[in-house]
Amino acid sequence: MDTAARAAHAAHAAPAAKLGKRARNRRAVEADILRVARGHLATSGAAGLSLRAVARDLGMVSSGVYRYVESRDELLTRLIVDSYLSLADAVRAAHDAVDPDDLGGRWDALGRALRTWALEHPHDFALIYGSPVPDYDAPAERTTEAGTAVMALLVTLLEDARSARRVPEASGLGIPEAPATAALGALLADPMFAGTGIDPAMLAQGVAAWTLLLGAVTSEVFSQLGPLPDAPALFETLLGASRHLVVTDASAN
Amino acid sequence: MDTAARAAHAAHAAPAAKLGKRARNRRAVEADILRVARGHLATSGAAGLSLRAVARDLGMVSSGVYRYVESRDELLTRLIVDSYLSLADAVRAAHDAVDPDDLGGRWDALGRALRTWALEHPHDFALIYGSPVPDYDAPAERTTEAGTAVMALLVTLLEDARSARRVPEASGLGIPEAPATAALGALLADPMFAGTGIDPAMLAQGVAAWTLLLGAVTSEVFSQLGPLPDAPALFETLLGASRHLVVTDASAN
DNA sequence: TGTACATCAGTGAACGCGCGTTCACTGATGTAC
DNA sequence: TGTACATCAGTGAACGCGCGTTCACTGATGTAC
Repeated sequence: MDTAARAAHAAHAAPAAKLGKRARNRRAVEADILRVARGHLATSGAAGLSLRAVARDLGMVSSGVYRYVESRDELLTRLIVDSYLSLADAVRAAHDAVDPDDLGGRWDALGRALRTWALEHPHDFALIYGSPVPDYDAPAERTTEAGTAVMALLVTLLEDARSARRVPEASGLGIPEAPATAALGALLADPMFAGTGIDPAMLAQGVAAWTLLLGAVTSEVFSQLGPLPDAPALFETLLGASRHLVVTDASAN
Repeated sequence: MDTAARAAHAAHAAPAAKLGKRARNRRAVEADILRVARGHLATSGAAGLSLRAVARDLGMVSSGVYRYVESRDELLTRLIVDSYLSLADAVRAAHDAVDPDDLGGRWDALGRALRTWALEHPHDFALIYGSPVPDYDAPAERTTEAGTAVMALLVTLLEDARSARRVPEASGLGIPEAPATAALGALLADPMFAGTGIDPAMLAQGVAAWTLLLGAVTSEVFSQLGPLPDAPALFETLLGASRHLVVTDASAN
């Protein structure tokens, strides 16, 4: 995290007391800018995010926001990082509230939290999982860390399922070993997997499950299937199918 | 289809001969506008699509394009309809080239064609399967028909698998019957399913397979998983997992 | 086949608007002594 | 604790730019007789 990101994050966490007027005000304004910008995201989309409009909403002159934000793109980056953190917080909280031995329950909690967050923050969701914003390249050094938090959670769950011998056989799921190894073998060198016994096929199952889950949420948030009679029930169905790819039923335990 | 859409479509299909200069020119300019607009989509995104920029690229004065296009939004609608048609053509062609009895092969052809088309036309793909364009509502009467073409193909494949008794058991896939019926039962009244024997669980399997497939393509086109060592191999893996949800292996035949 | 009139394509100017970013400035808050 | 100086927040004007859309117009193409 660079200074700005750390400050923004600290603004949520650290107690605001014991700070001078200036520092307190700065944090408040920083938070206001993000809040208002997030609101604009909802109505104008990322491409239409405008510093002038944000300033206007804050009753500030447009040049004023440059005391807080380097440029329009930097504001976008902050919104992205913030969205990743907010999503990861929501998902982690839901996941951690479940009995660690209830592997299926952990998957379900994670999936439901993802869906709930996405439906509550559709534009933040679009920002991180929708079409890339034209003329904008997210600086990897600022977004990657926040972006991998959810992935780390998935790896933990997968490893726990493995050591409990609850990961279903890949071959029974239509996942042949050869392409899985070609596709993902190299990825297992990532420090994220250090100390785990995850093999390429298992990782492929995890990726498939995550892809199905994310696809289900994307499809609902962007209404890709048109109007549905019962979207929550459809999600539960797809959630079950995705869970089935990584964790065997408890009865088989 | 309204007049404009029919004309645009006819421009591809009907022979251009036997037309007056005026009509020929109009078709050519119409096609030029769509072509150039598509190019702008690639660099500026849907939100940044500008009639003035399109006109400029065509060496025309900005007001000139209003002879061909009602408004910026209408141009967007045409691009969307065109994208759906182009995708459906590509997918149908690939699907129809496979032996009808090779159900797994048909699914794979369909999936691979979707992926290829998406990678070749990432911005058209984003237009129809990415974040919704802010301040723009696609008029259903113009986009729905084009948008359901791929779905119709999936329904045919699913029905063929059913009558060949090659649809796997839903319960073995983590798809319980109750939520599937709640979620999708009502949908089966759609004329699309008339004359088929598809039941809610099968439809749920089809939706799950499609969601996984589309999720895999979206994730690759938008690089949601970061850089991958071998994206085609990963796709093949996910394709296999998705196929497994709707068609049993040929050996089980 | 030739002419008179109607239709259409494309022009150029104008409308009112919003944008990102820079810059020199004033007045308030903080800090060192 | 009080004063002098340094830092910072926010202002207002300006820069050069692009946008969608309307309108009256000219000149070319098409059509009816």
